[in-house]
Amino acid sequence: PLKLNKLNEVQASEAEMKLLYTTSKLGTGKRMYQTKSFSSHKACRIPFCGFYNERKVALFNPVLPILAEEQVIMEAINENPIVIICGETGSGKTTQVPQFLYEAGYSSSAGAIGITEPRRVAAVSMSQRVAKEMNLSKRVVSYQIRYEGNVTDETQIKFMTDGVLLKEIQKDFLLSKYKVVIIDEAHERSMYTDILIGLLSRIVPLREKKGLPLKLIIMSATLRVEDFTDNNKLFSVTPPVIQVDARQFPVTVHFNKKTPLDDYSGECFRKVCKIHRMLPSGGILVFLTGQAEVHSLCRRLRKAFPFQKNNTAESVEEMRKFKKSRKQKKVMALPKIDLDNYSVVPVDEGDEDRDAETDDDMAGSDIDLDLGDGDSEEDEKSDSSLPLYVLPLYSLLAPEKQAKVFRPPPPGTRLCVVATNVAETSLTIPGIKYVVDCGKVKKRFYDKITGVSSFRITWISQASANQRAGRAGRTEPGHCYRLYSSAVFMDFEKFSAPEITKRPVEDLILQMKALNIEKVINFPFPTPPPTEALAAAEELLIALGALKEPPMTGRLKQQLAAKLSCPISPLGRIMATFPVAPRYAKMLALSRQHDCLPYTITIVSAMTVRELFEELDRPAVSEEETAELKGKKARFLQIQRIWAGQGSMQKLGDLMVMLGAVGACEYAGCTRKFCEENGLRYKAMLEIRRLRGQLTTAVNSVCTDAGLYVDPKMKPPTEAQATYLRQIVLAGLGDHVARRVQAEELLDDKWKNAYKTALLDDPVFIHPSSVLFKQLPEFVVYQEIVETTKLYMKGVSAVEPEWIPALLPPYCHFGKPLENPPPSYCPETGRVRCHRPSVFYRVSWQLPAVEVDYPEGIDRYKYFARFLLEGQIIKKLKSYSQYLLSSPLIMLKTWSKLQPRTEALLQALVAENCDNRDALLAAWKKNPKYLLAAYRQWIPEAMHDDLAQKWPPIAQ
DNA sequence: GAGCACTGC
Repeated sequence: PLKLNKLNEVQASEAEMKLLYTTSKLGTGKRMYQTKSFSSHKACRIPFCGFYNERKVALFNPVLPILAEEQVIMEAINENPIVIICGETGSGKTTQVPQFLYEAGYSSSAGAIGITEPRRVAAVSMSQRVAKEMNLSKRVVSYQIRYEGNVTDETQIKFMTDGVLLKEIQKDFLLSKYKVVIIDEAHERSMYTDILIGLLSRIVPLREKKGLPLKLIIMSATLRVEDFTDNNKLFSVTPPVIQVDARQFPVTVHFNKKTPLDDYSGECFRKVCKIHRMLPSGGILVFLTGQAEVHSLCRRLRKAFPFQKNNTAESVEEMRKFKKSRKQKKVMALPKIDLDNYSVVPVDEGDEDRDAETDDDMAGSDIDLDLGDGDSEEDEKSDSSLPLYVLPLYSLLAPEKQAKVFRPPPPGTRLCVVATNVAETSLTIPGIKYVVDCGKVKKRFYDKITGVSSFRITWISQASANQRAGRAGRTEPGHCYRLYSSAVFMDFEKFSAPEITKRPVEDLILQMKALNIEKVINFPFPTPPPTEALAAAEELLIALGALKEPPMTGRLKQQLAAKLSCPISPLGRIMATFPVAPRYAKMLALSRQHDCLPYTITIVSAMTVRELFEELDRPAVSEEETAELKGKKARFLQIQRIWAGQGSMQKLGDLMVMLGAVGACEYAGCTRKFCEENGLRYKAMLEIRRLRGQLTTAVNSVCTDAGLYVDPKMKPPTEAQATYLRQIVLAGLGDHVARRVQAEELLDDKWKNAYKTALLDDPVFIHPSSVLFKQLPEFVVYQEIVETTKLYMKGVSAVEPEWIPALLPPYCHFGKPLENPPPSYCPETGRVRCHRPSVFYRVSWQLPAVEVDYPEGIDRYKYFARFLLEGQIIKKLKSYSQYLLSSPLIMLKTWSKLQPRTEALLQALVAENCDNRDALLAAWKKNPKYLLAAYRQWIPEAMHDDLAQKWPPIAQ
């Protein structure tokens, strides 16, 4: 394998290698390793072989430019605690850098190399690939993802998802198991990688202090690393940046001259038709924004180029040549392309928008493939002589259908994949030579204050456009057709905003508080979330009881500051151990009662996994399919009505349907067949099964005596349990309560059947897919609100108004305690109880009076004194109650101050903050004579000696 | 009376 057939190039490379060792100061004083390495799409080139004869597999794959950089990279790592490596997809950094480190002795079984990936598949497949390349066992090169892993005590290289490492930091803040941590794909700026980088910026110096240095390597596919390098709060010493070239084939980018105003789907169709009719073989990948668009374009393309199984295996090439000669006249409006002479310039294209990124190497060696962007009257008439093998691709598509895009298309056909953004990063399709990019993406937006989400189609970023274009150059030089002008492209954002700035952060804040990071605002985020988002998160966590509420004293400014730096509560610590959203973690924490845990675990799992039910509203490929889909839809709706249960169970609403669906599916063994027959997404059900397992383990380790297990034959809940479940759900979704607009409040027709929420001025509605759509209960809680044509609540359950003040005191403003029913003493809690009316926060809905602890204040002491005198609180005092010199009831009279004994008792209680039993017992522990003098005034003198002997009146 | 891109613990 060491034979070199292109020696001259290797020598040139050696010369280049010298450059690699010189570091140069760049403008801002940043240290940057300037590297210029091979432009590298040609096969059979072996870079600087002498070095690499140990890495056999790498040798057979001789075009990885990163191999030439080993020395630079290792030198930088040796000299710096933190290094940033930039290299685009195809540079081989993910597979090679761990190997460099391993061979340089950076790992042992006592200190491993950890690599984080943003996706599970990547963690698993990279571990397998590196194990194979290094000829090492899986016991040494392993992976760990949410539900599974093959890590052993021999593991030295560990690939994992970013969330896994974050959880590990919770258990071992210094990450003492690792000698090196590599954060891969940092350019994607996923929420967890951002947090990891922030945490590691502190862990690295801490490890240094301990004399056990940890190396941090941040790997990014783009050069956008200023958020890491220009951020003094993050890294006090700017880490060096090493740039590595990629082994990508050149992709010629063609911009449209005009940007279609809205019909980008139609423009996609026309572009694909032209490519297919006129350009040499090679797969086409189209980027669109959603399932519906994907399906309708697939349908149009299949109609235009019907694909029949009985087509002969004649090459598409032959077919096209034939068609060309026949159709020459018709396509005159289009650029002329002579396939034998690769030199014809398109007739109607100016220079301005052409060949924006032509690679020097390829100039002249490739045909000019600009197609122009005018509306040609290309008919949609069926053309079966040019079979096009059209496949849809999106994330929610069944995996077996997704898998089709990875197999070679039937002989004599051209592959055309119509995809959403999955194809940009998550999935790589082989054999793509042409990319058609509509320039748009569908994104979820959250309202920072109300949490309402909506989906909007926006322009992509320049980085994203380049990533899409790169998909055409994986196996040979390719072409990317952008359906927008270069001027529009120049107006794109350079990069899309990091996820952490766009999403609610309550889960993240809880995780950070569990790491005892109280002042979240001071955390070295690479890019901080907006302050509103931090405040909203803190507020929610306080209401859930996960954080200790700040004292409501001091100045407003201090209060606000305190609100943003609350410490975690014991409940919060438990919640943080459950790997689900805080609202759901609260539900789990409450469910110990009435054997509800298995049900809550199931409901929480189902709410966490997205899209349980098969989507049937998509456009069909044919008329028959339309009918078929309609039939299926009706049947599945029926089944869901059955899952919704009987009687009062139905009030659990959509969550009951989820519970029923999971229960039925597991009972049937969770087979693909069952899912298909009942409108369930198989992949979703598998994920729920695994999540139930994980949550069951998590709950068991918190309550060691629960003895929970995942029961595949779980019985439906009883009606009573279903009622408890509604209360549990309410307790977690306190900020997601909605009340039906009353008939008398109906001012406007737009409020018909509408609900009002605390935070929104506009009406919200139960989503038509909800089983409670027609029931319209007075009070509901919802999982989320999505704005489409209206504001729709999804995942709806009915709740009873009297539960709200009882379960959600933080969301209620309470009025004065009622005289009737009168306040009472609660022997269980040792506290004074009373009934209080209340209103719901911000909207002031009247809520039924409920029994709660008597509010703090002098009246609570008065009631406590009364119950004490009556002998309700301390059993040993009961015997004196009949000899009392005044009635205990006078404690509560307005004129009670006129009696010295009432004042004495009250002052004694207040002095020691004794307005509940526990405080009283504690006071006696501190001072056994406490309260004796005050109490003595209430009984005849004859009994005073007896009393003194028995004091304190508690069991010894 | 409906239409949601993508992903991690």
